[in-house]
Amino acid sequence: MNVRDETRAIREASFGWRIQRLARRMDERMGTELAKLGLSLPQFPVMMTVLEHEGVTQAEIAKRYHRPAYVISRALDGLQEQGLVERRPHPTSRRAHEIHATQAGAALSPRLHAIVEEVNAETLAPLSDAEREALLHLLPKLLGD
Amino acid sequence: MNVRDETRAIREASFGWRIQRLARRMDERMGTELAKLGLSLPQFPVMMTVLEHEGVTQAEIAKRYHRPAYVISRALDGLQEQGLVERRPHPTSRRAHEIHATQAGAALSPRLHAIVEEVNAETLAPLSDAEREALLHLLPKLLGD
DNA sequence: GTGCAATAATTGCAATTGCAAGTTTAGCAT
DNA sequence: ATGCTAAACTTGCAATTGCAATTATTGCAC
Repeated sequence: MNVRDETRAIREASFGWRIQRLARRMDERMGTELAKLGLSLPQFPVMMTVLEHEGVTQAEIAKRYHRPAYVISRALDGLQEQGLVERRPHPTSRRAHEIHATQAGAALSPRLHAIVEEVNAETLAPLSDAEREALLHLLPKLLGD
Repeated sequence: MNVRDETRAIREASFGWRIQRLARRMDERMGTELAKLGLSLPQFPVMMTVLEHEGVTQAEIAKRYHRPAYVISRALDGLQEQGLVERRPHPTSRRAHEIHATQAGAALSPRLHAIVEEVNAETLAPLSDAEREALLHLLPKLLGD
């Protein structure tokens, strides 16, 4: 490996590490904001999905959220307990549930969006508009979506 | 909020989400590779730090790794049990430990570096050289380091 | 040099998580 | 229509984690 490649290797090596730090930092910020509303970190994406797609099935949430079914199950247990969502019988399948936000759940929507925007803005603050553009363009490419 | 800002808001909303997915994806890849060596995910950065900075103190590892002290404590318990590191008395402070890699631990070094390089290369594969450059430049700026 | 706040590290305990196994229902092949 | 595989969801249990309290030591203020 020549010097140029070696340098690149070292720089790239720290890539994973930085992604982890960034993810954790955002998680912590989100976590403290969500706690004020009585929500946990894993509950949050589930609640968002329900709000954005009224009547989704748990399996659909799991697929969008890229997490195993039991995570959804348990997140919903909590959300239901707090009266934010309900599991209604699915019209065509007796093993599936249609998940709906209750009125209280729907009322949470603006606050949740505000948190997301705030944390994202805060995190992206050190970048210029052009850099932000670039980053937001690169991420989906990395993930393949 | 005008249409342009709204669109931006939606794109930014997915920013945190995409970072989480990327982080988790890399964690999973790392996790399976490390498992083959008998290492856990939290043990890995600790082992790397010890290899790169022979004789560090646990508090120093915690600081570099940005994690609470008890995480280091427990990671070292495991690494020590596997005979990869030792806690030696600190020359000037009786409450601190100097952490050293054993011979077996040092022998692991090339394999660990190989894993890091592989996973990073794999993750960055969808990007062109220029895009990789750009991304590797943006991350430290975001994190402030 | 005495007392006191801070640092280094560990650990008990409760909460969270992940895995794998369980239940019920669907759909499909024959 | 019967049986068999797969899907949707749940749950018991063990492992991991995080918090807060504990021990031991240090350095500093007076």
